Amino acid sequence: MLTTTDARLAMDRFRQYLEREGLSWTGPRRTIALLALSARDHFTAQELYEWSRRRDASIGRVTVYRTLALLVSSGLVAERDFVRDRKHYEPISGRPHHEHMICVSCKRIIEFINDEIERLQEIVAKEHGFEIVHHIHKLFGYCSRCRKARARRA
Amino acid sequence: MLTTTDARLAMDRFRQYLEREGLSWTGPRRTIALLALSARDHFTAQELYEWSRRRDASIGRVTVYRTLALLVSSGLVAERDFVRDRKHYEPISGRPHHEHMICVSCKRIIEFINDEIERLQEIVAKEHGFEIVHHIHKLFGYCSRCRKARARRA
DNA sequence: TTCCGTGCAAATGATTTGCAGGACT
DNA sequence: AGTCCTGCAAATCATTTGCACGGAA
Repeated sequence: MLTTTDARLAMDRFRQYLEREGLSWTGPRRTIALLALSARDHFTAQELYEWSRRRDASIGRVTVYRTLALLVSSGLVAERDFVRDRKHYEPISGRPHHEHMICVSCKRIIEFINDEIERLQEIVAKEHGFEIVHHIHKLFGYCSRCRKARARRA
Repeated sequence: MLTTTDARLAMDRFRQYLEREGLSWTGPRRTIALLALSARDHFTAQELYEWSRRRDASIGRVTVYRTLALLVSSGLVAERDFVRDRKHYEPISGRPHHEHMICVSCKRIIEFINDEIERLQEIVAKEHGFEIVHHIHKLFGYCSRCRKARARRA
């Protein structure tokens, strides 16, 4: 989980990034970046838009998308393809490596990590003379809540 | 890889499925289903549409989408969320399960399978009350060939 | 005066839905 | 008559782009 301190540090880095790129540290960008960088979980552009609106009703959806693009370029936020119909984002700093389970029914995302799997995939790669740079391991299915709902219906 | 025999068997099963549902075994459906069920790899609706068009120029894009939905309902074709902007499909029967290593340098794709990883991910899912429907495990990095080329250059 | 930042409206692209003409029962 | 099938056009929905105004250097 991202602490306020982490978010503050990330904000500084974002400001520096904008400066390096000759871009401005504006009100809307500050609002949007703060919310994105202090998110404690994955979020969608729509969610970030709603949070930003609550702080400043004049902020447009497009500015959210554009600021999100800048946050991704700066390396402070990662763009993830969890589901087909919308992008997900997550702040990068301070978060340990993890994989994802995605509920195909309610779209809920559960994080997991298993050192043994990480170790085994390194071994498999080595057997093929393959050197891993990064990897994706996603499990799609039904979360406990939706699984119970389905069982009840059946 | 799907053999012609596999495709033929799957076609029979699809015809039976339609019959059970009180639906018809029409020309467009026959064309589209044959192409989908004999695909040797993942494909998109657009690709299936193009293949179908080559066989019968009168087939509409919508019919491809609708037939694909029937194929998925019948359980003969799986719908996959590999990327965000379009759905992927693959015939279910005949192909053994496998994962992919993708060489970021030469784009070569190496298939692999590791039963121990499969088993561990089931255990992890169970710990979270999660029921896996399908999963993606992709390793990105350098294949043996490109790794050697890089070592030589370094 | 020349960028940059912004919101609005319109474009995009894959997919879905409304609708009307045909076909088969 | 009453379904089902189909293609076309239009609707959808998240995201992107065109445009014009306003502001800062």
